[in-house]
Amino acid sequence: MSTPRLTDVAVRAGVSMKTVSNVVNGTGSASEATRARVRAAIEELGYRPNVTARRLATGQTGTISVAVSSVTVAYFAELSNRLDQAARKQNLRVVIEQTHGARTNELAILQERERGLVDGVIFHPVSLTPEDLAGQRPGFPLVLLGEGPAPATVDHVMIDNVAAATEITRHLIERGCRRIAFLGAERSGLTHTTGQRFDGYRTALRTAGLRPDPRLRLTVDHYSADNGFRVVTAALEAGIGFDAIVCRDDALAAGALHALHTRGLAVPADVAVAGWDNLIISRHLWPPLTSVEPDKTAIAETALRLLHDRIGGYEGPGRHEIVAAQLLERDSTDR
Amino acid sequence: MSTPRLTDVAVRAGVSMKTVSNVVNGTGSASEATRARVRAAIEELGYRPNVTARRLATGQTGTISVAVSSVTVAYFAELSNRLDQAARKQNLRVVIEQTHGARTNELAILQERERGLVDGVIFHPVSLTPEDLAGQRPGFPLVLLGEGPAPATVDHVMIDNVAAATEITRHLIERGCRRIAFLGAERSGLTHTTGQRFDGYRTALRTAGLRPDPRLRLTVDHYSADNGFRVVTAALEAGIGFDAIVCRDDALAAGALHALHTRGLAVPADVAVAGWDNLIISRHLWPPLTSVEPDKTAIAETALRLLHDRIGGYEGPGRHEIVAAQLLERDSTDR
DNA sequence: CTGAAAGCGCTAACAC
DNA sequence: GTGTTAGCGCTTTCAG
Repeated sequence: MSTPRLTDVAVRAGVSMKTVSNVVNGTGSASEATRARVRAAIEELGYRPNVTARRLATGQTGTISVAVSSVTVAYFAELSNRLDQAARKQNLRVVIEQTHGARTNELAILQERERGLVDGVIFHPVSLTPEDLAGQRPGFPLVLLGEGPAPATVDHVMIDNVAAATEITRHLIERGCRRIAFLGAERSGLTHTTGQRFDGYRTALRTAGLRPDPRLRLTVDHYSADNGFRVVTAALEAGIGFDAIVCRDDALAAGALHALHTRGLAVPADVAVAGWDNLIISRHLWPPLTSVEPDKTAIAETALRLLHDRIGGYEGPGRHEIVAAQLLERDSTDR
Repeated sequence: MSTPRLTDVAVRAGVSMKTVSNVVNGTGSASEATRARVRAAIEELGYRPNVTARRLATGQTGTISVAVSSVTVAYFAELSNRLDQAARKQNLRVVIEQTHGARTNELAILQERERGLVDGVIFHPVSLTPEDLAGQRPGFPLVLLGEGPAPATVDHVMIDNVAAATEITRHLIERGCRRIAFLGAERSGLTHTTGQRFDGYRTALRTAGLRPDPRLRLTVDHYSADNGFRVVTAALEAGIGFDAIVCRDDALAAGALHALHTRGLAVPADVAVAGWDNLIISRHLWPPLTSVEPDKTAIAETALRLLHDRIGGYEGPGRHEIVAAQLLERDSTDR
């Protein structure tokens, strides 16, 4: 027995396809008697609507996709989750896709190699270059997340990285730190996001009359706790002295804490540590981690609103929205 | 200008739809000359195939979905990621869906309210009861993950929880721990998974001639670091003494560590702590966390293999595969 | 190697 | 309130 279709239900219930369709979707109207008959037929046959066919007919999918590098990066997991929750309220279904940070995968999203899968996409690129994005004018509803370069044509949600980085660095300076390292510069040139955070860090140093020391710019390959651990361990072994670390994100910070503990250094007494993203785990690290918290709920809701407009047909120029970020002070910088 | 379709390309290239289809999909054959013409037409028109239509025509989607409670639960994020990577190798696309652990959402997956979205699903239920699953015979390719109750008709991948729990508890006993708490029993009755881990824990205690103390069974609402922190803090304040904690998972363990540090207790000297899942972060907690590591890659590959069979038409009885789990000893129990 | 035509399962006009 | 019919954009026999 092949799977039952709408027609089968219609025949069984002795009504037309249209009526069945109405009952299934709650559209149009039907007498309570026929409704019952139709529902009975559906039940008996085990009928399930075929979404693909519906999508083809309506051109709408009721689904959006969230594309991030990897859900194993806690920040993306948490952000995807907020997007999912916000979308659910609007009866939108969310599927999460991983790009693994690969430029080819990211380009594939931009070029929409395939059409019709989803109504729109919310995309946080990490490897795309300004050139990749320049002049892009996607033929489908798209909202970009993060501080990467966004063309004027595309909607974009970000936070004010420079301001937050300045604030977190000043916070450390106020607590008496003088040799403040920056952990998370990419070996292969700064990404946009990191660049902004680094700028804010330098600005705060300069404002306080401190001179940025290039040796305190700690370079990583990935934003992972593993890498943070290795890099900070290496820096300590190399005898580079510092009394604070501004970490590009909390995963790196977790590794940094581990490295400091392993070397027997006290946090924050010997070295204060601050991170970024305020991950769920961050308040349970030891000591609890001071972190910049981007308002993830606001990011999700803003992105969804922009996407909703696009899906609704808005074709105006790209809108760039800046969402709040807040410094959460915890023990790792309390000195 | 509406979006170009296959016909438009065909007209432009002066060939038939079939030929364009061949070129796009690499099927059939076409002379190099026509190929070039078709490709040029595609380029000029900006044509992108419509997956929905293709899906409807072929009945295949080339996509599977991975349904987990939430990607903010690090274990699920890491598992989903492995599944994604394993599937990619087979040219399968993976979308991740969240159920938020809600029974209605989980039931919806089982009942496949909608058809045609994906070729199959790999599903880790958390709220489904044995009754929900009993007698289920899904009309679509499905593989269940985790230690929940699986009907004999459905494929299932799990680890040997009892054995691993016994091992981890024995490990603590060998290190001199005598009052070993179990953190993670659910307030509303043990889930299957927790039940197995608790069984293993008790078995090890009994084997060693220790008597399980009900006061050492620490009850939680969620498997989160927050909850672990609160529950362990409360237990310490209540004066419940223990020299080790077996945690149902690493998230709870992270909270437990935080609680112990906050109360000024030394780990592992005063209290040893062990967890489950070996999350990416676990080795960077302080002290690095001893953890049971389910072989996530093996879980992913096994699940995918089973699903592949089902998609290929296998209709035999459910297969239940047990994947290895390994105890990773780290400093949190090194005493 | 290429073309014409019949679906895939559903929705949405438009009649009745 | 209910039925008929023409697509949605693609793949795929089956001829040519």
